Amino acid sequence: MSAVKQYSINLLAWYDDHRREFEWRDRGMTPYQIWLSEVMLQQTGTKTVTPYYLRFIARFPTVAALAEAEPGEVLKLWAGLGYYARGRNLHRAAEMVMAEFGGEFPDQESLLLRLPGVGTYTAAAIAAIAFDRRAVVVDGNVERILSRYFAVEEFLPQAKPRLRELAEQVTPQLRNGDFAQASFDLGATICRPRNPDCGHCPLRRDCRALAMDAVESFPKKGPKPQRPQRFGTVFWLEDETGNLLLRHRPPQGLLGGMVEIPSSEWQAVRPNGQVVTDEFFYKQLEWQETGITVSHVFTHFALELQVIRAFTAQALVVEPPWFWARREELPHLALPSLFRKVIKQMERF
DNA sequence: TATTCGTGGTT
DNA sequence: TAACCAAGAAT
Repeated sequence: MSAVKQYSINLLAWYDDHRREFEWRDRGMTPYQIWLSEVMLQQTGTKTVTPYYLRFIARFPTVAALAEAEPGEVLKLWAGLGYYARGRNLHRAAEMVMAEFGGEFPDQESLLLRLPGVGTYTAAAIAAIAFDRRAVVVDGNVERILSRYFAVEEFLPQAKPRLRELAEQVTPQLRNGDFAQASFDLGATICRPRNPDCGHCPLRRDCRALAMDAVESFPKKGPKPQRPQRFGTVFWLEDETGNLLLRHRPPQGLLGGMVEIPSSEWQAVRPNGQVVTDEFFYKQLEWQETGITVSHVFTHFALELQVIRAFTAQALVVEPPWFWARREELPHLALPSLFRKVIKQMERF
């Protein structure tokens, strides 16, 4: 038997005994639930996703319920999960399912791909897992497993076309959802990026990287670009009752559509004194140093924010996108983790 | 094709 | 502990 044919046979047999349990797995999951979980799981760990998934299903049990929600409420529930374009696209996709697909998710990859936030991987995963359609599901796990199994010398991401070819060859005609999820489980528990557990791997007999005793050297990758450091100043403005001045961010770009504590621009150089943005009334206030610094790491840059504080009269009226928020409602706003860190530090202050 | 887009877990 | 990484998509 060839290594290609043995692949799915051995992997599925292993899966029958070693499959993991998740809230979005089995129990007659609807396509809506599979879609929601797949979007949440994009570049996000299962442990992180689980509580978010449960909250979403409780609040929006169906795609119809999600489509009827306010986009802002979706972002509130998404706050802290990251990659907020996913949250924005989630609501648009729900509306599209209602308007263009009669409230039912399509079972073809080509149609699933029309949904915002559903790309090549996610369309294939939904087709396979929700509808048991044969689909070539290639995620980071599959790329890592295949690059080892076939000892692919080409570097990522250039190797992607070759890895897709190999995935096409090893993907079986039956048990499509199981095969995809078996790959996830193997990649997470056995064929890990570091410290792979090759002794328990169902594919070890035909794994070329293992035969070379070089499993961890696959997949081949180039060096990562280093993260630039940026600096900014947060303007913590309270009124007499402790209400906090906040602002809605523009709908696109970094943290798009989320709520922020206003800050200066994020520059490449550390400010060498007090920075007060030229923002309408800001210059009129007496800003105090707090000595509080908040560090945060984004995907493509690191950020260090210093917090300065001022007080103003309760009667100060602001217009959108500015707004005042009571301290008790802060936990329920669409605040990204960066600004929750600021709040947590200031509460200790 | 190369960048831009978060965050928390893990080592 | 700094670095790596995760069930990638959009532009």
